[in-house]
Amino acid sequence: MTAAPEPTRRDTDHRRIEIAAAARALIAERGFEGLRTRDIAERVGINIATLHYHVPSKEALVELVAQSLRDAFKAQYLRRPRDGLSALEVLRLEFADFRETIADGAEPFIVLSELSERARRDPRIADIMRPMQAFWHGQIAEILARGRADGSFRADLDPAAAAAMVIGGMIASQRSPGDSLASFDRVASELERAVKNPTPQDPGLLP
Amino acid sequence: MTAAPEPTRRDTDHRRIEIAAAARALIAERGFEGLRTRDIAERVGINIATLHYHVPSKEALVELVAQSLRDAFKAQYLRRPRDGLSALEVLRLEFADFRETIADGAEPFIVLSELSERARRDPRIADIMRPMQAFWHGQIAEILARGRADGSFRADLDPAAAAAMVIGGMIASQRSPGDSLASFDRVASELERAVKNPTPQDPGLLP
DNA sequence: CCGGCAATCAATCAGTTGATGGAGAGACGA
DNA sequence: TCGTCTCTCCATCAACTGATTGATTGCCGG
Repeated sequence: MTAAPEPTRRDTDHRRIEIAAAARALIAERGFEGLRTRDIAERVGINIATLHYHVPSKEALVELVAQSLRDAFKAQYLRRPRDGLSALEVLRLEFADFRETIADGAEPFIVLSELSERARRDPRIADIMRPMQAFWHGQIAEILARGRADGSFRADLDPAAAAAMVIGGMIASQRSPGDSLASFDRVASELERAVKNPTPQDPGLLP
Repeated sequence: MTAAPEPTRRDTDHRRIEIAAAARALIAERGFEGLRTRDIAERVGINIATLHYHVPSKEALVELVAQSLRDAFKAQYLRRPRDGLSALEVLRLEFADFRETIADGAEPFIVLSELSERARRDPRIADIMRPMQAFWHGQIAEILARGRADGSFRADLDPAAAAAMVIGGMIASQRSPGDSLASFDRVASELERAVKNPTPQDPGLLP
């Protein structure tokens, strides 16, 4: 099938990436309960022993998946510059990021949910997921705090709590069936209205 | 735990309830990937064959768990009368319901998350979960629509989208570590401010 | 040409896991 | 008492599953 020959060269990293990709796809399809090392190997097109050569154990494999997902989200985040934008603009950028991710396919999002569940009882995974979640939450909270300070967002906003609300809302918009993009757009709009200052820039009118 | 000896009587239903409870506990502890029929049987104190006598297959077992969770949430919902309350009061009741559930322990909530993941690829479970999620979402949306109509909530509120925001926020408040009750309270307060009408139409109506 | 290394595979191991068949124990009605 | 029904367990199976072993292939530096 492959016109190109077998690049058996320095592709240790490449193999691990292939393995991680296959594992992510299988997790999205069947969840962790249906994840079999043999299936991953088959999808990559290698022997089970070869899989274990690159990734010593299933435990390590799950860690690899978590890391690959973290890297993917990090890359997505770095794709757009945020300098010199207002709080509202950055919030919208955050929405656009999320929208782009789910528009590309539900896989990253499903794997993220799956890993979040697993992190609950697997300290190793938790160690990888926690910084990622904390970073996301912190980013949103910072945006909200900045918008509150400049008067574009509500004055009684609790940045940390509102960040949970924003992230939770985005995720929840994907929980229900139907057009995921449309339902996300509705929720994103609602979230924007929920944090915006209803009486913008009116100094001296505090309750 | 029953002080009574061996009530080998008509306890088929009782056994199924015991099995469902044990399964739920194990799912909360180890997730679906770690759910073993033998472990369930052992926790109930019966033989594996006996387990299979009451619940023919693992598939049916998962369905049983989903149904038992649905019944639990339904019972929780029916515990508080909602008649004659304002939209805001009912919303607060909804928060109190959720708070009480997580205060009792995280198990129902974890199992709910776990089942939601599973529903994504298991139509049988989806059929059980969908009405439950739809009911919850519908309840919140109805409350929000009512509050919007009477002017206590924002006029530009999108009830369905805001319901996703409310539910997502409540769930997200449990995702982060730490004091789950305290973080829930913060998010619940934020959600309340997010939906409230900042400019009540009739000033001076407050008692 | 040779020893060493990276990568791969066929074959297999040892333990797990969902499921079943048949038998036993107790209760209950006839 | 006997037959029957419900519930239970012992013993066991077949398939799976993560992991290992020992050997093979091809490339590179010396």
